[in-house]
Amino acid sequence: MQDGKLDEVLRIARQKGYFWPSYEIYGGVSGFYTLGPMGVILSQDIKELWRSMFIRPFGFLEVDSPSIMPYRALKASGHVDNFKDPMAECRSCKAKFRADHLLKDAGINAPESASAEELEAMLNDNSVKCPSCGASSWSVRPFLTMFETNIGPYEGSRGFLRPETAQGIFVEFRDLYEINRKRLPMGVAQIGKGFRNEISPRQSVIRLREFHMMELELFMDPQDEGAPEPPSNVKIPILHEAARESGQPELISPAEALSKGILKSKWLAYFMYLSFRFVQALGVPPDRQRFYEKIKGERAHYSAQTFDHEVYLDDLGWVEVAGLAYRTDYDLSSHSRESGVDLYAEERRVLSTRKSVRLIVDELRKRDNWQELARLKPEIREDGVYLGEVRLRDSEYKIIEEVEKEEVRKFVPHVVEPSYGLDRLMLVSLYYAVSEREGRRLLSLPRPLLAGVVGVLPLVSNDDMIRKAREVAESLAASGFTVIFDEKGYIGKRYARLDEAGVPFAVTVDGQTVEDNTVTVRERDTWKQERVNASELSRYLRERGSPGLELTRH
RNA sequence: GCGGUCGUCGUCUAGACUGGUUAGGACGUCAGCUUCCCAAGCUGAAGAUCGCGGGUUCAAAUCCCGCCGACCGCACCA
Repeated sequence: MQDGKLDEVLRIARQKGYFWPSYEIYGGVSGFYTLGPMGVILSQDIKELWRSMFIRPFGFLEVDSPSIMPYRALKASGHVDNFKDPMAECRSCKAKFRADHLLKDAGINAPESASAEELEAMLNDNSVKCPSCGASSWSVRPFLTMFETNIGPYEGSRGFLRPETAQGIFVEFRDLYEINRKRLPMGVAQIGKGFRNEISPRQSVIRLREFHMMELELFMDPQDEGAPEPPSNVKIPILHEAARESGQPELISPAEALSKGILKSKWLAYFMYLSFRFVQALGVPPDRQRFYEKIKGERAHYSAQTFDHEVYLDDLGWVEVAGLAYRTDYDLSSHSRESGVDLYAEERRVLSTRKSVRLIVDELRKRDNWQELARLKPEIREDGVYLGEVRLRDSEYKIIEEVEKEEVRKFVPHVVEPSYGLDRLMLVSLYYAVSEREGRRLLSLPRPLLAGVVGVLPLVSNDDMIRKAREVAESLAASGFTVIFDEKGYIGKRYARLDEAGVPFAVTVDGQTVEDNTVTVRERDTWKQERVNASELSRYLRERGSPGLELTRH
């Protein structure tokens, strides 16, 4: 650990307009960051990449639900109870500890259901000592790490800022399932903000109180997941429960991890593979990633199995960028119980069918006695279909198979959830993009990122060249590019500025442009230049900017 | 909340121990000159109530007290 690179990354993030701490003119409030113009573009690009890998290839749905949730929904989801920690405060030195942890350390088992008052009494009656000053006088209060508010003018209606976007999906399951025409597996994604009133936000955008999340809830039939086959030819580092003792992750293919029972769901195995590629596409090398299994007690209340997708940063060690959780039927069942509305999926199974005959009257009519025949009931015999004793020609009837008896199996779908912290992804992406070339800083973000941003520069500041450069800039803007126009100063300096900001291409208008309408395109990472006709520019830039990787389903 | 470190132009900082001219520099920004391809050179300009409040003093960025905020560590992190 410790490298100082993070400081450099944060410096660039601020100077180049990616992100910085909010409210600084009022001294700052920790846990809040503002995305600047480049940050907005980068976050959009990461979201787009995520959609292209996690949503579109599967035909999944995306929703956008409110940030404010009513009390009951979060009570049902378990957040009201689980986001509340009993905090014991030492009356003498004001140090704060988890009350239940203090009791446990003192060899006393507090029941889960114990109230703040009861815990306080237990601490004081047993003279539990303060680990920091040795006193034994406590006050215990619950600390809720969700932001609370009132909905409307009356106090009776408590609301909370959502701690995760996932709940907005679960509560709408009925409509979503209907919209998806009752098909499973069904994936529903949401990109939006989450809020947690952290006791102590730390490390720039790593632990924020308001943050961006990208979550996918995959609903499936646990008896038949319907998941794509996880690959057997790609190995990913998994620090699973058994491997945690040694501290060494096992390099294993998702397919093998699934068959060995290390992973409890096929979708989970598949998403881990996707996640690995996704984070790699953001510029994080494979050997700087791992999946860390959370053991019981470390996991969220809703989870049967969780892997943190972690990225190694020299300055901070392993940083969680995503959580992949097998949430089982916890959420739907809970909301079902609390709301009284059944939230289930159904599977129809045909138990038996019967064959019936449909006469094709237009054909039958060609017979003279057709009216007579039509009055009779068709009968299916071994060698054909008969009306009375008349055997019908093939063209005169059709045999249809009808459902005679079917069974509807109702079940609560299980959920597998990959959930990403967008702010953290931006940070790790910038972290691995910062590099140096001939003593200058470059931000070499991997290609799909920032591909829509282009610098346009007149080589020297004369009116003709500036005019021509503006034309080029306008036409690029019209075809969807974000253009950074920079007309002043030494050309090398302007290139350097764009390099450090991470802008992948710089278009330069020079003397030759006025003659033959060609410009030079300079690439950020190689500094190589190519002369391109101005009319071909946007097509050229789009081709160069496309990932070149195959990012969809393998 | 506790402990440690810290708070000076947009950014990074010198000055503080040892109070005393217009609080200095670098980067960045702007203007001018120069400049047809890589942070070049020259000239100039704008930009700081030294986090806030109080006290000591003839005099406070500097010393004292209080407050606010940030960063790091502890605890917490579903």
